[in-house]
Amino acid sequence: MLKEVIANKEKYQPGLSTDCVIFGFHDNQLKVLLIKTKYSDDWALPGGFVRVDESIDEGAVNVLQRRTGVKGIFLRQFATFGKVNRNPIDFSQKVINFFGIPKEEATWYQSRFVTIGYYALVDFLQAVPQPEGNNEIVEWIDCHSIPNLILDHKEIFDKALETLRMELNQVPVGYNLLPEKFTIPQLQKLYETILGRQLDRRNFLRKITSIGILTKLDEKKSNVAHKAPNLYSFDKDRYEEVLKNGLHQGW
Amino acid sequence: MLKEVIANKEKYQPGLSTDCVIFGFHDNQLKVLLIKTKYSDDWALPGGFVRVDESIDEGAVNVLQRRTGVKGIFLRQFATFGKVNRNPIDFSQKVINFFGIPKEEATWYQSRFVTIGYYALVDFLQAVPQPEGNNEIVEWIDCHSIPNLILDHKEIFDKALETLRMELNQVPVGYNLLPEKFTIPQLQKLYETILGRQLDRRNFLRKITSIGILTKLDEKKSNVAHKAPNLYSFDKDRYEEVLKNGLHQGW
DNA sequence: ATCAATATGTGTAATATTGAAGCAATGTAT
DNA sequence: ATACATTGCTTCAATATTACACATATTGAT
Repeated sequence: MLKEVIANKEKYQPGLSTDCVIFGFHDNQLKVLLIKTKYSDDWALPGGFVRVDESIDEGAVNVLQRRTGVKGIFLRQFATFGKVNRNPIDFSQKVINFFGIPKEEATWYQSRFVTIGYYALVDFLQAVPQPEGNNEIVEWIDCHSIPNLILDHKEIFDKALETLRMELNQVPVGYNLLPEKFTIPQLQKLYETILGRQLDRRNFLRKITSIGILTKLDEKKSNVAHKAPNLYSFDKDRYEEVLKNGLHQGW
Repeated sequence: MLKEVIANKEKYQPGLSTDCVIFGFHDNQLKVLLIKTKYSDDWALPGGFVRVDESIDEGAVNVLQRRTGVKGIFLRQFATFGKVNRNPIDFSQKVINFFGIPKEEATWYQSRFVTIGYYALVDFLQAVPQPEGNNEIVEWIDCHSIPNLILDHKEIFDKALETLRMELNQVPVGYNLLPEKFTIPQLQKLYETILGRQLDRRNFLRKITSIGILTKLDEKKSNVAHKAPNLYSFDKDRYEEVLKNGLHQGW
């Protein structure tokens, strides 16, 4: 893939890339889609380059579709990373060597790169990790046990999570990360993992239902231990309406 | 200036620029620093290009120092803009013609540019607009009467203001936009103009003082009409401490 | 000198929201 | 049957928010 990009480098914006932090939620864990690099023991965020004939947002959407196969995904730009030495020469050299890219072609890739960070919220069950090319490993990994990442990808991931935390009340987190039918405890766990702290069950229920975006279904979750929890779905119209002003406020 | 950049184009990151939305507060108005372009009737945000040997943040800091002469400024990246046609060819052609840049040199500037938006909060009285080069016009302009801006600069400005509004409780707005000594009504006006709505005097006072970041000075503002308001200053240590968790919260 | 007009400074009652905790209901495991 | 874990709902006190009224200081007009 890198080889093709370099072969067509005049079609790409020089020194610019996008990296996506793709969040999913499963087994009561917040997960992120990571790629095992072939050229090192480290993992990487799925990323790509920006064609000169596409907007940076489109570039990120393409990465996302290639990686998860899901369309109409919730995607948000959160920061741009541009330290001077964020892609050191010895790193790109390793990549260049691994992919057997001729020296005279390598300059484009070895110059200084700035990357635009996007985060995405996807339904874990709808999104199936798409290995690109032969035997690439793409995996959902728990946000609490992130392996070593290449370059400044850890910093990018951290910033994404921090941003998600900040925007929690402005973003349809529940709607995008949960399946269509879900339970209140599930929704609570989602909020808890994003916030990184426990919430009181009883107060959470009151607060979340009072917003008026939940529709209680006449159905209980089956095949679960203990008391079967009720299933809910989102009232999407109402959700979007409420989000405009934020779920909660200050001032 | 553009001429010099183009002459040394190999020292600059291709297709990348920074634009700064510099906020100040004066006469109970939120103001922004704008530059009258020489090549059109439109105004522009102060911006610059990023050298390959400096980080994008450093690039923005440099723009700021050149434009306001103030150091140690509060600066924050808020978004990156990269629509395909954000710098149309006919626009750059006009600029190229105006500055008399030879055709063969112009290609660098005429390619597709992505720009990183930063916003800054500066003390209006400390910051003196610095015209760059001969007879350039740099002015503080009320945020409510923005003139026509070049390219997508209006969109950038709007996004900056929206971000400032969102981050109002995470950012030392008062500390950076007001002079060292200020009055409560002044502080309230600042909040009101940023939020775009009126606040109740009495409730504002209670809320802002309860945070515990204000020091009431034994001094009243002089030379004012009507009853002389008390002067306050910020307890900077306390302010920074409180900001870590935000002035207010949700969840 | 008086008075109207304007802006500042302070208090209080009604209402809404939040945090902490109790208890019954439902299903599992033994 | 019983102990246990989990869910769903409610109460109550503490806290926060909203709405509102009056006293004070200063200017400018008369």
